[in-house]
Amino acid sequence: MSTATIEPRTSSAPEEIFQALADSTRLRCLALIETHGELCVCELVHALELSQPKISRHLKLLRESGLVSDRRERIWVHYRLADTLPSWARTTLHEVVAAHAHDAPFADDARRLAHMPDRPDGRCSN
Amino acid sequence: MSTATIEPRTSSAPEEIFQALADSTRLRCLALIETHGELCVCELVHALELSQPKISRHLKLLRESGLVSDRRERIWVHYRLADTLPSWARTTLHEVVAAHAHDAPFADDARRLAHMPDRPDGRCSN
DNA sequence: TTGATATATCCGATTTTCCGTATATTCTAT
DNA sequence: ATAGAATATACGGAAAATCGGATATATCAA
Repeated sequence: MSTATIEPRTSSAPEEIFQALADSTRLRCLALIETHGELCVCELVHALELSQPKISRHLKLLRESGLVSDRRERIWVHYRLADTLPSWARTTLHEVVAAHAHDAPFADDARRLAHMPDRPDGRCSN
Repeated sequence: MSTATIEPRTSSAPEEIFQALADSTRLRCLALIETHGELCVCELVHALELSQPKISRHLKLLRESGLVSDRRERIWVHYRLADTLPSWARTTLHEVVAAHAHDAPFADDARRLAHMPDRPDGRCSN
């Protein structure tokens, strides 16, 4: 059974969404996803320089909190912001990313992703 | 020494602000404060129907996270949103409050505050 | 079928958060 | 000085979050 079939939360109390945002690893993942639209796990692992199990564990929590949805394509699982994300949460994410795009660790994550070799799909690092 | 003299955090990593928002009690306090501008502890205790130590403990965390500032006037301590609150955080708070103003528990908190007798300062419950 | 790559989950341990209750502090009025 | 109201903090325990590392699952290619 694909993880994509797991039922997403239909509605979240706001404090549960904030709880999902209240972790450095998850916020860094979301910042990259917000900027790039869709990213797979290996891209996040490369950009954040963290272990794959750690990234997967946090993505699972983001999925279960209704923040992101996943889509499998061949060997990769791509994550994007959930369509059901409340608009206030989408606004929040967009504003906080804009406010901290040039700060550590977000700027370094974006730089490492941009220079990642052999990215899946058609994403090139030119 | 008054609690008002405690040095507020100069800058917060965004995940620390989200952590402060990731609790029902704190979010309910902030929702009332955001709507009313300034409230004292006893008003929050009355509106939320929670114990005074519990409210004080959460307000302390909000203070230390740079979310609110406090001002003592006679026997009351009034809390308001911190002037130093990043604009993205203020926007977030405003949007999430607007989105959930009519939901439980926020609507009930607002109603109980509005009907509270003998409110301090010039705040009447007419 | 075997191997390689990508991803997910399990396990035990540590740390952090949250709570209720008791008590301390601060200020005001008498 | 004393009492009372409003607020803050201390203490110990319970629940939750997080972690590293090991392992399981899924997909594809040879």
